[in-house]
Amino acid sequence: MTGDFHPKSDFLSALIERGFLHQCSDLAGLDKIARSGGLVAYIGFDCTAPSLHAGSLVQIMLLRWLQKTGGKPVALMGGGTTRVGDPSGKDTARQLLPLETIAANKEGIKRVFAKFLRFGDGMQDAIMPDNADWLTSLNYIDFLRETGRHFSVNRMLAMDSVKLRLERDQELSFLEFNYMCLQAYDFFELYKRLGCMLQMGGSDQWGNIVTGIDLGRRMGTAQLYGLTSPLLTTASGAKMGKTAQGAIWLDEAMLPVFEYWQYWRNCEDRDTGRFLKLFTELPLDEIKRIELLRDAEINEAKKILATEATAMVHGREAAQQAAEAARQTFEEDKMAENLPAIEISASELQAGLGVLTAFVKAGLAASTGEARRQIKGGGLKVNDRTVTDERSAIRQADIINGAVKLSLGKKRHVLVKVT
RNA sequence: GGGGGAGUGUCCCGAGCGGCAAAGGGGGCGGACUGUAAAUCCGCUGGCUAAGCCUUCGUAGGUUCGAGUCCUACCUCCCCCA
Repeated sequence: MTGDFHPKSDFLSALIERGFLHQCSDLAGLDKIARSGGLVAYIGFDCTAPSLHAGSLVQIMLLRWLQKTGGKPVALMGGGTTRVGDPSGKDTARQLLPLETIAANKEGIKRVFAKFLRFGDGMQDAIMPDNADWLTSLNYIDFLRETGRHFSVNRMLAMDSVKLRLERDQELSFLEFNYMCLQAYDFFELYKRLGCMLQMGGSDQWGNIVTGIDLGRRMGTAQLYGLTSPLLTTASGAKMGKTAQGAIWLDEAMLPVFEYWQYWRNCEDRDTGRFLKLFTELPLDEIKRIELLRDAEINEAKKILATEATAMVHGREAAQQAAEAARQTFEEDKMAENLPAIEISASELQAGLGVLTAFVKAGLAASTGEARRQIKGGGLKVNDRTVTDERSAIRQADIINGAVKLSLGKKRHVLVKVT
């Protein structure tokens, strides 16, 4: 889509070179504004989960690049719109969340952003408004008269988010149908309040973004712009940021740093270069050099990816500890200190801790039944020795430096520390 | 409002003459091979104090020695007519 366009602004150059750009309403026009400095742009985040996960990382990085290249990022919290629920890309309506949950989720999301953006009152400092501030006080009739008259139902029916639902005979409630109107109104409001000229988002947001630009035109704003990032999947088609174990949370309390590091370390060969560009800030020429690594050597590239991506979220020190823990675990077969850990008391150990229970406690097996099956399949290890007898127990003799290492398969390891 | 159809293992899709912990597939997990990759092959894929016991087929009742399967009511969804 970028074709032969050669942007002059640092912002668009970075986005295009690194693979962040999917669609843009007007590249040349946006380039001009970005070049003149002080571009204010926003991305909306719904407060549907207690934190953000790797699936939102592209969006977060968009805002980060904006700030790095002289713009002002606006991370809009959807405290209001989350009460409605975005139908885009979904077959069925999401359950409505209680207001307290939305508020709590918002706090969790704030903590994530604090790591990626510099907040404050300065020109280029990021801010984080909440659309609940203006949406919840809207008066229905006034809103319809002032804003609603500008929305064409004909056109809204043609939008993918709506059309797909209708075509598949899936219920679309009036509540959800209104989502895009509210999102469009957000854009207008942010333009008024902050001079925000650009809304960004994932490619599934294109329709909603264009609706906002359109509303702006009818309500007398300056020309607004929209830009979307590609919807990321791994090379084999899986959604970014989710695994069977759960989401790849950007919050240490929800996903240990070691496992975050492992997520990137275990990406597919074909994804390595692409991910380095999107999820690290290494200079492009350096990435180009790393990308050339092939076969077993590509593992070095993945380690760099893992450490850089982890450093971005959890800090460099934690990232290096994770890298070191992985090195000791996988390359030296040693018991690394910084693996995820659980604690048990000495008396519990004394009382006798069966292997089955131990693996369940460590979260490596969902039930003793599963632990039993894994033992039959040869998948469980205690201190790197395969467990063969499901009736065996963890003994004092297994404790090395105050801990035992439990492993499920080759990759998942948990330390049980005796306190 | 009238007529017809469907809801199955808490990841999904889906078979299921009254003996069913319930076929098959996808996904996932483990093993082998590798490079902590991909592809491929093999195994596993309700719970538990485990030769036994307990809980599962939209919900609640009923028939039966025995119900996912038959009957009744209810809920939800879809299709056709109005």
